[in-house]
Amino acid sequence: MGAATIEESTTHQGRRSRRVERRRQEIISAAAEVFAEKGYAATTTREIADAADMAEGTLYNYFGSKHEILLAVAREAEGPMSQALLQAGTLESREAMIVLLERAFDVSEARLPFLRTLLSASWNDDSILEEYMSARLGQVYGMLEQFIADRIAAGAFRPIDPALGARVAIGMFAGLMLPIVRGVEPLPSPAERRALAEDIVDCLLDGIRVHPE
Amino acid sequence: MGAATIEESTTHQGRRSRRVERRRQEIISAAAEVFAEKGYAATTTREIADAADMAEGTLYNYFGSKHEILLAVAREAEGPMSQALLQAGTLESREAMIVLLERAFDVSEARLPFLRTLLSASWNDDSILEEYMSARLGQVYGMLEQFIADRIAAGAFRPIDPALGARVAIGMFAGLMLPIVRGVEPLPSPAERRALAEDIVDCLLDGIRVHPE
Amino acid sequence: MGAATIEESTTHQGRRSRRVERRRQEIISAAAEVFAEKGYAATTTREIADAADMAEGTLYNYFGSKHEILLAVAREAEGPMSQALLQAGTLESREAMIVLLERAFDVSEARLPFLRTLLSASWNDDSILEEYMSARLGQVYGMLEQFIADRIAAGAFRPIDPALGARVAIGMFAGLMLPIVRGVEPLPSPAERRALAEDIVDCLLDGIRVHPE
Amino acid sequence: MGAATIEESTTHQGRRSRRVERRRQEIISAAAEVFAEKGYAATTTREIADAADMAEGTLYNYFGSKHEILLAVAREAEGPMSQALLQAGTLESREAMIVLLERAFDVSEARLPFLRTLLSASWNDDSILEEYMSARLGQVYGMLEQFIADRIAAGAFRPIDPALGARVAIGMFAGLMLPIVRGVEPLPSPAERRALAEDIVDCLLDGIRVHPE
DNA sequence: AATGAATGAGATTTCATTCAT
DNA sequence: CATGAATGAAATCTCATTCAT
Repeated sequence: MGAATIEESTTHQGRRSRRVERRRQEIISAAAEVFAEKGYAATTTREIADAADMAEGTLYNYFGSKHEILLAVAREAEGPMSQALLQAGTLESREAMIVLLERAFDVSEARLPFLRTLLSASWNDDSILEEYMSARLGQVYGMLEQFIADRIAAGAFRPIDPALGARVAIGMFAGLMLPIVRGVEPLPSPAERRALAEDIVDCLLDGIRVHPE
Repeated sequence: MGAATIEESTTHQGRRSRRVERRRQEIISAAAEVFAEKGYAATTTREIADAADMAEGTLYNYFGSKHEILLAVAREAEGPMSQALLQAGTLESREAMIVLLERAFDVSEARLPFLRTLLSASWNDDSILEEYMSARLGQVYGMLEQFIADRIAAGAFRPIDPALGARVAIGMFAGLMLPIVRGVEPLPSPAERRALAEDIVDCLLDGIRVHPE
Repeated sequence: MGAATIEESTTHQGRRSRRVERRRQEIISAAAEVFAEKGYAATTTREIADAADMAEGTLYNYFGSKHEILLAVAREAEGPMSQALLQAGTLESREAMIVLLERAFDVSEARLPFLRTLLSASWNDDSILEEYMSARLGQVYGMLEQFIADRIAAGAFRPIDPALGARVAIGMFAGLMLPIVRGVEPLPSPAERRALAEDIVDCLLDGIRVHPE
Repeated sequence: MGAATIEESTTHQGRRSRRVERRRQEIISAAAEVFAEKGYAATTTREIADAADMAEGTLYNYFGSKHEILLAVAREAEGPMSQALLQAGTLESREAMIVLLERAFDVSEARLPFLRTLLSASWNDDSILEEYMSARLGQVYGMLEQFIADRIAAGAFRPIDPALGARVAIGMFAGLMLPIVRGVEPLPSPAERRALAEDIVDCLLDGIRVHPE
């Protein structure tokens, strides 16, 4: 994960492990595509191998089973998902929230098949849900709840249940992202993302009703 | 569905078709449970038969294939989903919106495995998505957009994009329902539903921020 | 088979056994049709029952198994096949041979599905071949051989191998009948049968070549 | 079919395709044996696999379905059947006809299970009948009819219906071959074939009757 | 390491037969 | 007797995994 030492990058062992890693990545990416398309259970190892442009047997030089490939895909999906949200740090200002949302779109872009696979797998498999979704989502919820509680204490937010507020906020984002990840809506272009993020944050903060002066 | 005529309810034919229908329902319910648990593709006909407490072959006296059973489950899931939302009729007042949400909880209660199955299947299968989800969801979106547009015209809502508003509203609801349908959160008790619905509607209408007077 | 006694035809037992016999015949005829169409192994009891316009279970009130139905069909097919040939008695004259052939066409007419089934079954099942085909065919061969041997002894036929002659004669007839039984050629109309029989017999007796005077 | 180029016979691809072809042949031969024995419908893929000495699943690496195996067997049976007859070219002389018959025996020898399977399948399956039997048989009939018509025109044959003559001729041959293909008669030894062919041709040409001087 | 044929356990589906009504 | 739903053994076919090359 960290920077490879000079040793690793030049010795025979280092070269080998890098080649292995590259091959694994090819498989993982190919698998993400087909898992996303048909779902894990309905995908055959043959299809994964075809997508990765290698023989079925080769898969087993890099992974112990079809299920291990799924876990690797889930692991890759997990990172981006929480990454953007957690990088956010504090959400003090409207601007910070908007930037956070923008970044969430950006980071999803290259990972759509991974996300789609992860969501699909999590929907049916408890251990994947817990290991690759709940943990990170829990962090996000915690952060949001904390933030909302703080703002309520500061008198900036209405005294709602912070847990409910977090749900609602995540829900708003999910309402936009799910059709995109599912593939029935296109990703907003980079240009549209800023405006979209602003609108959502405003909805969250101020609602859709005109406020009586 | 309608009142059976005396003929239907007493003749040989009538008795038979009712028995057949009852048996189909047993299979559909049992299948919904196991599909919800493991997903369609990972469920075996053996498991369906066990859950329905009958022999595997018996399934095929009532359905032509495993896939037909899935379609029947999807068909049953579809009804409730839209039913509550469409019964709503008009959403003029805050109260009407709250009642709508309450009813959505109520109606989902007995159908959780059906809904979970439908969502799972729609996530991977385009034809199910289109036939059993998009059609009804589209109606709901349309209704919401129309409503929001009307309220904007009336000066009651801020001039946001109605489509975005509908998305956000659905997203808020989804953010609450998905964990419930997935089975990681319990359904709110009937007593809690009213309060929950009020909170969500208030979030949607007024946001979470304190409004400057 | 023989004439029923007065007792049998009026008592309760007699009436019953006649009704049973009629029902068996219905099944046998229906089965012959579907066996002829698809072959025994590829025919389901469901199809037999449908063709006989009764429920599957009813079949088993009259026959112990699907295979027993086949045997009954074979038994019915056997009769006609040899009947005509054996009725012939002596074949002394050209005219007698022609009449024999004509009668063979006649007798096959109502029994085509039975014959087709019997041939099909005999082609794959040794015990049916032996029990329902070979026995009768053997008689026919024997009769023909005897006849040919006699005629050779009488100086009327060339001194060919009688067994070969019998084969050739049967083959000529089979060459005409097989496409008819298979259903790719129509039965000759009663009017055509006489002429056809004459031509075949002439071919058999005199060949197709012009005889040098 | 043609000579393999050096490339084909030595490259990786060439070796592979030859191995695949050899394996397909093993399956086809094994299947022909069991199909011939029990008929297509009554034969299980298990039996085919056992006969070919491989696992059931392996069959499906080479054929898409049991039915495809049948078609391959039929295709192999078709060739020999017509091959001999069509090679004949002209049938001008008695000698030519005799040679043709001899060759028909020869060519059937190694293909008995294929022929038995083809006849069995054609008896029940219209599409096989048409594709693998009627086409070739039609050629043979056409050839024979033409030949007979020519000879009649030349004054060598009696003025019979050429179509009938062809039928009779084929029938004579079928009368001998069917019991052999069915397996109830042994193939005549090569030594016997010449004599047998002569006898049949003489029967066909001159009949069995002594001709009045 | 890469291959892809072979495997066999297991999935879906069919169907002859039984049996309660 | 007639019915046809229920059964479960068995058939066809699939596919994750192994292994010889």
